[in-house]
Amino acid sequence: MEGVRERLLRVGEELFALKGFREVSVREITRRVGCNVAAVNYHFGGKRGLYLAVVRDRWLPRAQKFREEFTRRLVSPLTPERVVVALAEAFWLAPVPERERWLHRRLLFQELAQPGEALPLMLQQGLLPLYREVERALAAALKTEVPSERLRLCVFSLLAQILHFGFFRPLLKEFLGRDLPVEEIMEHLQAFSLRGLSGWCAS
Amino acid sequence: MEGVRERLLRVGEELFALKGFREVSVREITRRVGCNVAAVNYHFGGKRGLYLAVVRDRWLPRAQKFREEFTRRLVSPLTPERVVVALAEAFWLAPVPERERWLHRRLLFQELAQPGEALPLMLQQGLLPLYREVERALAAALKTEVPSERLRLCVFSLLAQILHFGFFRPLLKEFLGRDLPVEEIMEHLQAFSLRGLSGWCAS
DNA sequence: TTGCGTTTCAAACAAATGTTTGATAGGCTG
DNA sequence: CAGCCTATCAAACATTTGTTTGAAACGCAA
Repeated sequence: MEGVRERLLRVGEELFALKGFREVSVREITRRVGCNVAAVNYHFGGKRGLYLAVVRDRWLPRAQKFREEFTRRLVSPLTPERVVVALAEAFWLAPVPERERWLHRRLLFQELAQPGEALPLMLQQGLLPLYREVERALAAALKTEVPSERLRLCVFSLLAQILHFGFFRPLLKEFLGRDLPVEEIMEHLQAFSLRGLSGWCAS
Repeated sequence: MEGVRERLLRVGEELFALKGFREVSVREITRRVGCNVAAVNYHFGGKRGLYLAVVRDRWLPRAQKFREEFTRRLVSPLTPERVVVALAEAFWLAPVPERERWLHRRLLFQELAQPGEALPLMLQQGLLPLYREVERALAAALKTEVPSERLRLCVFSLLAQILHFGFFRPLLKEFLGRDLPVEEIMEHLQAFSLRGLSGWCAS
C-alpha cells in the first residue's frame, strides 16, 4: 500500500515538474493526494523539504538508472556510432514509463530555469557523471588521440541534442507538421552526430 | 530621458529573465525603478500586462534583429559552412550588449519552463521564422536534393547546440574547468555541425 | 483495557502578493 | 486664473501563501 509520504513524493514530483516549485502550492499537492495540508510539514519539514526529497528519492535514482542503461548498452568493440546509439537508447528506450521520462527531463528543466539548492545535486550527482562516462566511452571509441577538451565539447553537443529533442518535442511537432516517432529521432541523431551536415553534402 | 514606463520595461525584463514571472513581485520591480507600486497597474494594467509588454516591446524586436543579423551575414555562394557560421555569428557577434543577449536567451528559457500567453508569440514570431530562414539557406547551400524533413531536423540540431551552449555556458565552465571564449565555441560548433564525430574519427 | 508513540486533522496565524482607491501634483490649453 | 488630462503617490484591500498549533484518531505493545 502506498502511504501518504510516498503519494506526496509522487504527486509532488508531478506538479513540480509540470509547473515549477513556486507555481505549485502545498494545498494543491495535498488536495490531490487527499490528505491534510500539515502532512507536508510533518513528513518533510516544509514545502522546500518535500521538493528536495523529490529530487533525492526520485530524480537522482532515476538519473543513475539512465546512466546505468547507457553503460549497459555499450558493446565492444566500441565505435562512435555505438556510443551515440547507446546514449540515445538509454534516454528513450530505457525501461521507464514514458510519463516518468517526461517528468524527469522537465524537473531538470525547471531547476535550471530557477536554480535552487537542488541544482548542485542534480548537476554533480546526475549530469556530470553521465558526461564523464560518455566522454570515456567516446575516447575509447575514437582510435586517434583527440584532445580531451575537444572530446568534451563533442559530448556537450551530443547531450545538447538529446536534451533538446526531449524538451522541445512539442515544438518539433509544430515545426515538422507531424509527431516524430522515437526511432526516427534516434536515426537522425545518429546521422547528424556522426557525419554532421556533410552527410547530406554533395562533396 | 527614460520615463517610468520605459524603466519598468527594462527592469521588468531583467528580473523576469533572471527569476521567472512568478518569482518576481511587483514591489521588487517598482522598488528598483524607484516609483510607486501602482505604476505597473497604471501603465500596463497589471503585472501580467507588464510581462506581455516586455515580450512585445523588447524581446520580439530583438529576436527579429538576430534574424536579420543572420540573413545579413549570409554571403553567396552559399555553403553549409557559411550558413553555420552566419547562424553562430548572429547569436554571438551581433551588435547587442552581452548582457542583453543573456537576458534574451533567459527570458525564452523561463517562458519555456512555465508557458503562458507569451509563448505562442515567442515561438511563432520569434523562433519559427528563424527556423524557416535557416532551413531555406541550408537548402540552397546543399547542392543535392535533401528531403525537407531531413533538413528541418538538421536545423533543429543546429539550433539545439546554439541554444544549449548559450543557456548552459556556466555548466560548460564547470565541465571544462575553464571559461570557453566565444570564438572557440563557434569553432567547435562549426566542426561538429559540419562533420560530426567523424571529423575526429580515424576512418 | 491502558498507555504511548505515530499520524492525521481542522483551524488559525503571520507574511507576502496583486490590485484598487482616493488624493495630490504637474503640465498644458482655454 | 480655471479646467482638464496625465502621472504619481501612500494607504488600504482581499487573497493566497507556507507554516504552526493543539486536539483527535489510529495502531500496537504491555
